[in-house]
Amino acid sequence: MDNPLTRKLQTYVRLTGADTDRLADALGPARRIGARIDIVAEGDDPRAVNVVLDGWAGRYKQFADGRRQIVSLLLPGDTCDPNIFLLERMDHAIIALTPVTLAQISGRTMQDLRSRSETLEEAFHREMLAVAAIQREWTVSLGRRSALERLAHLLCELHLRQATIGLADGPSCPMPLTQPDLADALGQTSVHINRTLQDLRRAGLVALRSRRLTLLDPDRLWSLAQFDPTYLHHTRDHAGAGVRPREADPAAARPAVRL
Amino acid sequence: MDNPLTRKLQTYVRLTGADTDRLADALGPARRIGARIDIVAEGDDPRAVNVVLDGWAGRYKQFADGRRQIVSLLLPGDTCDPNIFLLERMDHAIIALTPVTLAQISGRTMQDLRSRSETLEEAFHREMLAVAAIQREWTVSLGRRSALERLAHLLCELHLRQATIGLADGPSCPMPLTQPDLADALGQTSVHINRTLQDLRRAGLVALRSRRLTLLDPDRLWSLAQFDPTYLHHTRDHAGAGVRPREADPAAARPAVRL
DNA sequence: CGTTCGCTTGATACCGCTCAAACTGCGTGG
DNA sequence: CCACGCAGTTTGAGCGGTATCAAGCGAACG
Repeated sequence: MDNPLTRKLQTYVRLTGADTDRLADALGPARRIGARIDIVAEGDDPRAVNVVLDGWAGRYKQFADGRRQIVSLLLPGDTCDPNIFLLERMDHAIIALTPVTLAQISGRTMQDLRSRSETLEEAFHREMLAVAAIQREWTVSLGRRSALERLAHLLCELHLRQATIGLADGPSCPMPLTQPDLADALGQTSVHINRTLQDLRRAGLVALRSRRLTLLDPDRLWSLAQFDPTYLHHTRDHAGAGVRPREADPAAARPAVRL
Repeated sequence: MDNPLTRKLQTYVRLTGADTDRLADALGPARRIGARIDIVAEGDDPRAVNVVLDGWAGRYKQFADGRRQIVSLLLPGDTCDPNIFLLERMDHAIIALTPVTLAQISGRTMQDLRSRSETLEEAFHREMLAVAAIQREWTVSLGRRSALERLAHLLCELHLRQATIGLADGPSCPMPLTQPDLADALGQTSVHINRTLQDLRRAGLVALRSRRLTLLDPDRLWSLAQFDPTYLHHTRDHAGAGVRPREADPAAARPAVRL
């Protein structure tokens, strides 16, 4: 059975037919959630592992005064932590950013899966490492990248993550986030996102309209963002057609693009 | 045997004597590293799990133009990911911020440890969840907190993390980071850190000198930082003397402190 | 058909950065 | 013992990137 979760895990390890079967069996019935609805609320007791089968979701924290930060994005094939059920209390909420299709795997089933298959165990571990690496990269973006680099980097990440699981069409892929969503993810205001996006468009680097992103000049965009895809730790090459992997040069030698 | 790693894991689960013995045996010989030296470089193949026994280290990424972001801090008892040895290539570097004492656990030994003890397995999983939660909180800080809130929040975190493993003396604890270090962790300049720190001092919230931090008014500091310690996911209460856990009120109801 | 949400643009304000320099404490070597 | 250097801290002046506030427009939607 083909689903985004198995496609994702296949990028880390080579799963056997038995593995993918077990995985497919483990997934509970699909659940449909409307856009802008909380999938999990802060303070909830997380009983099971949610897997995104379709649509985009986001983890976020919100302050009393309304400030909100999206701390990570969940794309098809992503899970809210494989171990989340160990916790008593969610320290953040998860919202459906588009209509989302979810499946659940109970904590018990999850533990079975991993104890029955070394390969699956390793796949989930690698997945957690990749998720941690993405989170670190966001930290770098928020801490040290300019508005332009920050937006460029996120667009590179989102394109590559989708290419990896077969959701990109060459240099183009879905990008359903609104500008307010991007603002909450990048720690800025939607007004500024709008202006930065126009800079990227004027520079001929990206096209973004009707919820679809196209990387018009992937090399220059990657360079501007200082995007180094190795942090995603995929062992098999899934970079979408139209985006060549960056040649292996000492990253330090390449000057940043200016607009 | 008593070491910071077992003290740390004890905050998540109750370890048996056999567990702590196995853990102590697993730790390789202590290695001493001078301040400002890279423990692990970007691009390295991580062969073993490093455990910090003493001193502070930091993960960081650096750009060609010199910009640097510290993405997380490793305090005594912290490990560079329990699963890091699965990866082929470090996507970031780790530097000793003070002189550091390290021990290593080989990947093989680590897997043994976890397969032999359910409790240890769970402890390491919970540890990874806590680390992920800290990383998310940093993302929130960098994205949405003001300079003042950001610094206050980090100081709260560092105090509590040390209190948890018995390194705090009431409201006071080691704080060996220099202002340039703080700047690289908080995504700011050392000049601005300096000024923000002065604001915190003038407000009577903290004292910080000769590498030692004292929370002079923990309640107001926590409130200013909107510090909610539950994200650290310790199941046993280790908040240091002098810092009362925040009463359970709907967080939304509490207005932020102003200076 | 009205309302809401997202996108866009303009004017202005301010937080945090840059550049520069002086000061402090401390280790080191003459 | 003093001179020196160095790293970290502190202060000042000016600038710039991003936020804020405000308004208009179009498209989706109930």
